[in-house]
Amino acid sequence: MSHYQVVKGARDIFPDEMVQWKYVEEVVSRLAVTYGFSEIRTPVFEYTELFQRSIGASTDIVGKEMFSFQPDPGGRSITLRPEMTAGVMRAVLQKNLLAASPVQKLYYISELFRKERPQAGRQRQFSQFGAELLGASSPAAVAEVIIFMMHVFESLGLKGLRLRINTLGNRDDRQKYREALRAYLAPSFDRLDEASRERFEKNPLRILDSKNPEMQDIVAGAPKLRDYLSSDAVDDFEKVLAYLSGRGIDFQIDHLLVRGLDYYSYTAFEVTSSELGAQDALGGGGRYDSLALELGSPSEVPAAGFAVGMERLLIAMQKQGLFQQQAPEGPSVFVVVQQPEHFDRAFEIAGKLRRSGISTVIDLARRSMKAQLREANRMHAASALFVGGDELASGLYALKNLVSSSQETFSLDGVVTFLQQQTPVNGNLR
RNA sequence: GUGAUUGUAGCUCAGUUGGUUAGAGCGCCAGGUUGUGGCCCUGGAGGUCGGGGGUUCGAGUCCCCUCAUUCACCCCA
Repeated sequence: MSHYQVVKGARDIFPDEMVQWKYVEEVVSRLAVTYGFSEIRTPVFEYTELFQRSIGASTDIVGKEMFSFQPDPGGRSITLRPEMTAGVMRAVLQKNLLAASPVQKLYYISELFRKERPQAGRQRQFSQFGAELLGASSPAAVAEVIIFMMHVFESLGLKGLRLRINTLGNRDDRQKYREALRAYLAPSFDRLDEASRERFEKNPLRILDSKNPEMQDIVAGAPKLRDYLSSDAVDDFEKVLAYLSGRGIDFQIDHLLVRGLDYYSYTAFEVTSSELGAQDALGGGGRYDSLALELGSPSEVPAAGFAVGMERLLIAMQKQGLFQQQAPEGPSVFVVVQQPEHFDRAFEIAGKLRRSGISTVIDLARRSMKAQLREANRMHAASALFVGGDELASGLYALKNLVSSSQETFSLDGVVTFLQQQTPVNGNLR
């Protein structure tokens, strides 16, 4: 066992699993294009203030889960991004992309970092794919984002998902409601748990979605946000729901759904999977019109987006056996060296095959023939090309199909021609 | 940050109330088959028993510390 091991909360992805990642990433990218989203990549770190400003200084993420450090003595603190939205918004505002084109549709597949205690479906380094739709305030914008997300799940074949959705109203609605909620909770303040007491001042809405059963009892009789919504917010929400229904998407309205990032307004949503343990949120998002303003934009930028946890998605898919077809692809041919003294000639032949676009493996460890063929089986090579004294003398090579065990003899050019015909168009030839 | 859980071969795991040289299956390597894989047979390599300290004539086994793992709280994707 090595003296060194992966950092707590991080993990290696080996080739067997990598195949699954590639598959999911391809589906995401393909559908993103279908919905008109373009890919963006932003740096893994940003100035710390960006996250304090956007996610909210009172949130747990900013309060205790960020990897922050100071690269230059006395310089500004920077932070490994704990989420993507802030960085994307920062990039769009900095480049003034909305001036070039007022609606921006961007997607990403990126790594995030949060200093939490690792657990099933929760790591310190993790990946999300997500999308941000900036510059459009219509309910259709939020709906499109949700539909895109659900379409990805559908294409991947995921079952057992639950989409919960709520509207948080506009800023005024929430302000009025916040006051009402505080007034209701104030007499019960002594019964609140520690976290809820803290939220009482900073963000009382978050008390609503506490998992603590005692909090839930207290909250049960609280005034409802829906009674404080402006007609504007109600209309917007109903329109969003209508779009979802129109697309045949099942959802549950959950008036207690609040979500932990401060920048949400109007629609907020979350998807959970029954396949995951305690960390069952597969994805979530919502509308965040005020974020641009927080980041110094002169005006509000209507915006909606979502993020999905890649690791959780993979876990759910693995549990549902959705990766049966994603076996690692083997090489077209394994060059078997019959006597060690012929290795150099065989190596040249392998090179020729590779220049012809044929994926080729040759045993570099100079093992026995039996071992070479075992290796060829192990990596699912399609065929074996035998190279020995007889072949080099005659120029005729035996090519064995490792699946059917049939064997044919070709000249070297004949081998190339034959294998090129065998190679699938979208397979090993790239 | 809190509470539990588990650390023995590459992997999955045995290992009795503390008692010789720590085992099995799978995998790996080689041979049986001197130029043809999968099945079978035979053999081999591979272990600081997570690490440190203690108790003991003797510790994989008991005690303490520590590191790591996993799960849950919390939070979130």
